[in-house]
Amino acid sequence: MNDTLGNWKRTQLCGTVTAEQMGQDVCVMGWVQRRRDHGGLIFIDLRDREGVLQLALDPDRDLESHKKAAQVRNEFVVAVKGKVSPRPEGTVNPKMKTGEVEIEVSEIKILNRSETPPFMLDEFGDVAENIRLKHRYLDLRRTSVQNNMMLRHRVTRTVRNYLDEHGFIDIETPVLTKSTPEGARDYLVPSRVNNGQFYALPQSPQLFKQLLMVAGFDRYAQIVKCFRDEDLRADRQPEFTQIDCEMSFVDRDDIMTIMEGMIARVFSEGIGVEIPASLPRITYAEALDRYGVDNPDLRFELELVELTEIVKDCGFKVFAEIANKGGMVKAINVKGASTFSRKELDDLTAFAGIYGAKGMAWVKINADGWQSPIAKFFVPEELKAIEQALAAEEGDLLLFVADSAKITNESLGRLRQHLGQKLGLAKKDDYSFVWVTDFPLFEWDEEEQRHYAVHHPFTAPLDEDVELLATEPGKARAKAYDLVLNGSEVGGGSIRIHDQAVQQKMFGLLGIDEEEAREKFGFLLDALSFGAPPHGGIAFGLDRLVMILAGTDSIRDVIAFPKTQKATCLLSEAPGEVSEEQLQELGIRLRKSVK
RNA sequence: GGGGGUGUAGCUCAGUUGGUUAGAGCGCUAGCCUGUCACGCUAGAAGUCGCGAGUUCGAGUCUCGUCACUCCCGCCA
Repeated sequence: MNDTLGNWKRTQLCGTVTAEQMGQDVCVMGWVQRRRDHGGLIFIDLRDREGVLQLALDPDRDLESHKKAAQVRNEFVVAVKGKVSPRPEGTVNPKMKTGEVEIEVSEIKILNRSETPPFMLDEFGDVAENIRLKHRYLDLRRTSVQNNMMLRHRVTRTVRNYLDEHGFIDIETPVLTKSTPEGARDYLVPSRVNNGQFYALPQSPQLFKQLLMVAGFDRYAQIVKCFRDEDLRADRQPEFTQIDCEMSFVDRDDIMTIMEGMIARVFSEGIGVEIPASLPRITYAEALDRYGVDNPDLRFELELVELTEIVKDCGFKVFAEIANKGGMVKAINVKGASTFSRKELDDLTAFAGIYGAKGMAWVKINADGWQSPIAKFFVPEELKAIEQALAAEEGDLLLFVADSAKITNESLGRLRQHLGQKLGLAKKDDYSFVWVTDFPLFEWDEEEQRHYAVHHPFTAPLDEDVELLATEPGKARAKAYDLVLNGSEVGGGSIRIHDQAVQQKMFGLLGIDEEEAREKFGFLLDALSFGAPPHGGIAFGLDRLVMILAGTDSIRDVIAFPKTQKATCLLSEAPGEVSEEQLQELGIRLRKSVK
């Protein structure tokens, strides 16, 4: 039988006991992290969310409690009364926050027993993630995991405080809503009351927050769950959380400025890191030109250099042909990397191949000139021009990709980020932000022969590009902006279209005809016709942001109950089958192929 | 949909060229131990080698299939 709590009242959390309390009587409760039984003396490390505290049980002080302590095992739930005491000379443990003190226990209660846990809950061994997730309630007891969740709490608290201070109203938007074309696959929820019809879970509260602006709330914010039925990645979960904001009567600068303030507070209060009040900005075009990607990691240089003009007439056919046929030749100079082995170069080539590059040329700058399979194809003037463009010096390694602009940028850009990691240029406690602006409004889909919205269909074009909508929509730029932190997109938003006519035109360009637009977005179009204010907003990926703050590479580390890569929950075993009755009520019959 | 990695005791892993009864550390159980703190010492229990076929006299090991977890490409307005 377990002991009852009785009239015992906990005086404080284990990790908060300090040397200043020496001599005080306290009552603490928690989980047994470890018991060290010396036959005579027994030590118990008692753990709660604030830390670990050593209990000392001496048979000479109280035989009864000593006997009881001998029964205690790992993860038993225990309450003790005792005196905060100094540890004897030479037995202070500097590794523990409470290492100067211990509790001389006078009375102990076993409040609950525990099976032997399937894995140790200390911080010493690595445990496979699927086992941790299956017993997540135990994994969540571990100090490091608790720290991540408490960091997440501090971040959301700071965000709520900041947004409240700046006049944002927290309003909840529907979770059962309507499926929309474009964008990610929707999670669908069948309607019982309306047989054969489905709700969709929101990919984001986009339309509703715009309606709230039409409604005159001026500033809206919500920390909200969003759902996207797409394949998972280390930084992607099917349900994730956004810090979702929208503001009226503002332009891009207003939004970016106010959000810079929020991010600064989050870093300061979350992890005690001060970041600049104003963050750098580059355009999408510049990001692509210099870094090859629209989410550049600016912790290091290693910029891409375009060589298309220089190699146009060179003897290396691969380069020359691509340069003359509208392709792009670019290179990066990896300083001091001429020592890379053949295997390392092969690995880098394979890496570039992942992103579609059919090859990667390399040049080692040695004391006696170029060491490279392609050196023989270039005349001295070309060698010199290339060296100059890349500021190449002895000991450098030059890496080239020649392909379509898209593939050259993507593969070399990813290669740049890969090398930043490999060479230790990207340091974990270094935080480099950049706003990327002026994204193209549309992206052309070659297969379907139609435009897609790069951001979403409600994004406003730059004022000076509005005319392009009629002539060359592919060249129109958007009033959109992404916040990129260490190569990771942590937030993005735009100024929205607040004019019904422009919005209708936009749908037209996206191949959404009048009828479909009415059916899917009629309520938005209607709303825009009733005096919609100029407005815009932004959404931050809370999980990704906390991930970076926590210094982890997996989004699952900052979500209490995450899903696996196949979108299942190992703990609850969701998703699961449902009864025939449930299906019948919903008017759903499963296809035979679905087993 | 595609490519890579992993799967052996509760946990973390080793297991040679296919060959005797599949091992180690931690954990667990029991005993001893009064200043440990990832305590120590002694003894013990613990295995569907992910699952299913196949090759073979013989498979943890080789082949094929399959499942789970994971990283990546596609996908993610």
